[in-house]
Amino acid sequence: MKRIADSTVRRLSIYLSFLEEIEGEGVLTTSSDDLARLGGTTSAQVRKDLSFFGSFGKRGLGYSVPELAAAVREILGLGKQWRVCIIGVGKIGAALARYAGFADRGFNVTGLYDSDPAKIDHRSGGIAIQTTDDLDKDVRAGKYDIAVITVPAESAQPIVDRIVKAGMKAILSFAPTQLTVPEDVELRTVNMAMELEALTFALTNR
Amino acid sequence: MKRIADSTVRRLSIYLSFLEEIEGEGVLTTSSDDLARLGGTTSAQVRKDLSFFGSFGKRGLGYSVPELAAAVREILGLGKQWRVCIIGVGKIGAALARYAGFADRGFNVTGLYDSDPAKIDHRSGGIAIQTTDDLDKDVRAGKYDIAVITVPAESAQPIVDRIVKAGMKAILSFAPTQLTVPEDVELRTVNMAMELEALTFALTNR
DNA sequence: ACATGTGAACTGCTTCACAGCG
DNA sequence: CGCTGTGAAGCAGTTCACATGT
Repeated sequence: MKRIADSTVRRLSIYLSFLEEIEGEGVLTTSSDDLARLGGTTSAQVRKDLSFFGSFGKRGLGYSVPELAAAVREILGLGKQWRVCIIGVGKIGAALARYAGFADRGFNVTGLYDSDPAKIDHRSGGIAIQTTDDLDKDVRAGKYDIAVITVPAESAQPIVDRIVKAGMKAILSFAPTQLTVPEDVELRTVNMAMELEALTFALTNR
Repeated sequence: MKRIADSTVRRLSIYLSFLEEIEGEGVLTTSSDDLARLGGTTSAQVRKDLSFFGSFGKRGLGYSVPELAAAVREILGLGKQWRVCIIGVGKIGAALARYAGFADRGFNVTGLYDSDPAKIDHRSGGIAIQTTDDLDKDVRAGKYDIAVITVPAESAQPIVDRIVKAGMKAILSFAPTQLTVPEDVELRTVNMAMELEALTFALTNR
């Protein structure tokens, strides 16, 4: 398959949330213009994004909302359930564990890990917290599709190295540090300092 | 000033965290090659990024770590203290309020707001929680440089409209919804669903 | 000799504009 | 006729390669 730009994937997520919203309202058809207005893009961009994956509309008419929503869900890989573990049950990890919006999209948090012995066997959002000693074994057993890392900056790279070695292929990190993984591992990082700095840069340079 | 790409700003943040790390270790000089290795980019990219803002190195020698760190801090607007308010003191909002890494970079959380009367006057991370009724007045008084939005999806756009009307110019949103602001307002959105979907897309299409 | 700074070449994303089809 | 789907054109960001300064 042709390589798809990251920006295209991000926009597909935006289109999908709009489609699900109007699908809930019972709207039956929509157009690239509607999708563009919301997503802050252009109708040509919407059509180009979709064109990488097929032809989903009817010329002169637009798109069937349920059909397009189903197609985009499929494209994004949301047709199945994904098993997620959260490593590091501090404030952010605990907040994520309890976040319901997760499950709605097929992301099931089925494991929590922490290195602090005081937290082990406690529950967070209905799931028992295990020691990180169990992590390698569980990852090696293929228990998870995605790992979410919410440990302190200095622990992040060692943990990532461990789970990558155990076979983990997709990681979402909230640790405020630059991580490196082999190129067959998919890594995304959410770094709040970076987002705030993008704001202060914009505020300063005007 | 020439328009700077978002990707350049993100990389500057990465360079800075590396520079601060080695500055702490007492390293005195570095090179575009060193900076590239960590940031997962190329030395030409590093030099190009910096060249938009000036000439910071010495040919044949490299860069002075303290000088370059100071320069990048200045470029990113980190030379001053920024006053930040957090709107929505749920799990994520509370976690952010307590996050120390904030203050280290000059971001001072000086206001917390929530619409839930049960939370008002309670404290989180040492700061009293105020009603969102006070928000417009406080924003209009210029109390904050940046607003962080951690309210539920359905409340996000109304809150953003209110603070924008009151004069807020920089917003970081964690609400899982697409927001719209006038173009003189700087908005960044961290959307976890979008990050996870980028992972499942990658896992599915290989 | 070595590493920076930068115009020029290149790559790839976005926008345009129109042919195609309901 | 209206809106999609898509080559072609345009533009922005990245990479190359070398002149420049120490």
